[in-house]
Amino acid sequence: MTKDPSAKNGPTRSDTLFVSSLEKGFRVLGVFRTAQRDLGLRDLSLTEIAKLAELDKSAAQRFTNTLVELGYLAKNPRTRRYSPAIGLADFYYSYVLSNRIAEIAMPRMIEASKKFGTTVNLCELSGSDLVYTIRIPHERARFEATIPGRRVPAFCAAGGIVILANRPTEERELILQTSNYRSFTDHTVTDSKAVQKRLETARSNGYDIGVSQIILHEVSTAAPVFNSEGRAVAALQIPVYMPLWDLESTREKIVPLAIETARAISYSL
Amino acid sequence: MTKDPSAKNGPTRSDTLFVSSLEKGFRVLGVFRTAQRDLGLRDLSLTEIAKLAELDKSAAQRFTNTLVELGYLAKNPRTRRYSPAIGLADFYYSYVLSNRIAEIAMPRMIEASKKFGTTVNLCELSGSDLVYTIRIPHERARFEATIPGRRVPAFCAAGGIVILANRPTEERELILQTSNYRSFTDHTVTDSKAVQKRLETARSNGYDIGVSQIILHEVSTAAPVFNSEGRAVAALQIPVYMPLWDLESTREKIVPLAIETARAISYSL
DNA sequence: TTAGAAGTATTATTATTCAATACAACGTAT
DNA sequence: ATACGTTGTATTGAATAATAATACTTCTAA
Repeated sequence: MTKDPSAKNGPTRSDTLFVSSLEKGFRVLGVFRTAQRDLGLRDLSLTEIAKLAELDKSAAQRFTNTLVELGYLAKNPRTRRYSPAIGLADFYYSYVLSNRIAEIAMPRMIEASKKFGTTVNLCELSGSDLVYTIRIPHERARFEATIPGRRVPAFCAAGGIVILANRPTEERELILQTSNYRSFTDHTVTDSKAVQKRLETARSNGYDIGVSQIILHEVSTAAPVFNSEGRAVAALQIPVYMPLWDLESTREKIVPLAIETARAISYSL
Repeated sequence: MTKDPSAKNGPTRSDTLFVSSLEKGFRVLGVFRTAQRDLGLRDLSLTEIAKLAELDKSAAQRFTNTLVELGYLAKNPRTRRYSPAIGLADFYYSYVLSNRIAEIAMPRMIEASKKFGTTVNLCELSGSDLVYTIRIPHERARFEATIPGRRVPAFCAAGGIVILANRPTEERELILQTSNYRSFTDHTVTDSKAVQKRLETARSNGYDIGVSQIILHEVSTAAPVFNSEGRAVAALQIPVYMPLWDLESTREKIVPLAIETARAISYSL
């Protein structure tokens, strides 16, 4: 029974090896990210969760209950609304602690941040997103932009550009095809050809600079980090802000710092 | 059927509202933290996961498969070993973004870190643990000690002391009773009476200093953050290191900085 | 005061998880 | 090289645990 004739080949999620309850639970957690980004909500009611996670009321009830018991969601007993809880921080800790690149990068990033008193970030690719793994914040920026775990589309972030530029063509094209070329500011480069051009320049230069691509007046510099097999596994990214910094001063001071730091990390991998 | 006569009162985990598959999934993720701390392992084999999570091979197989599909675990196809994956960072991001204290604290922490070029951390209580929520790292320290999400026992961390000291007696005692008074260095204060003394001093002083309590040669200063109802909800903590800093210079410079910053945050809550 | 919506509790039903087991791949010792 | 033990993968019938319907309660706002 339960043979799904539509399952043709490759591992599907209707396998007996796929625990769909687990997925639903994670879907409930995931809903908070969407709600924060699109609706600006810090907490959600049961019905809101049900709607956003595409679960019926009963299911939402079961999963929120479970997540609260486990300490991953907090429930305000007065408002009956749910919000992410501190238990969730455990997983980020596990991830970073198991990450050799992060371990090697951390002290070098701290040093680098002191040179000009700038923020320094380590980024990794996840699907078509760029994820900020480690952050050494030095600047008041919009709150979201200072939190580790932040995701932005790789195609328009300097960190994404330098990683993609140094990945095999096939892999790069696959990622670009699944990208959603949305723009954040009036300056975001979303034209496919222009992105290609930017990628080429980044590859030959060994770095990328993006101006106001995601945040207005931000000048974002990134250089690729390679592992011992020569694969671009991460990016070292340094954001500075106009008018304190301009393209010229960034080229002169930040670019060498980013490249050098990225190289030092690569060397130790 | 399935009436559990042992379930007397209060919500139990044998409820129909508790999805135990979800718990098992999280148990698998949780195992990595233990493995890292106790065994120093970055990745785990299927059998290791099964053993540590107290699941049979089949269950471990199902849950690891699911977690890999969802992007929360990575599987090295050569070694067949599992490690935490970047997807896990999403949850930390959600948590911090929904956290008003963190939002208000961030810019003030950045400013504070620049004053003497020190690390500045924001801590919250979770059970009997202190969790580092936000970190502005400025010092080379042991890698674990620089990652957000790190947990240490509250009873011996300066941040834990100032939070507990300002919580209602009953709540504090309950937490202390469930604490595991283990020591990290030869200097860790584990004696129950001495901890009480430390708590009293911290309450009347409005801050706490711990020397070599968790890390040798670390001088840890913390001040409590209060919400608008006067509840101690977090701690602002600043670690410095001997011999560059000593107790005297810490008292003179770091203590006022910690207190002032904590107060500024409290004021805006 | 009342209506309607949102949240909570309780069921029978069955789909989904489960654990046993067979099979395959690895690697290590002989 | 070969065989054996160990570890990982695939398959399956059985039954448990997740499900969704619904009744009940609490809240909110007209």
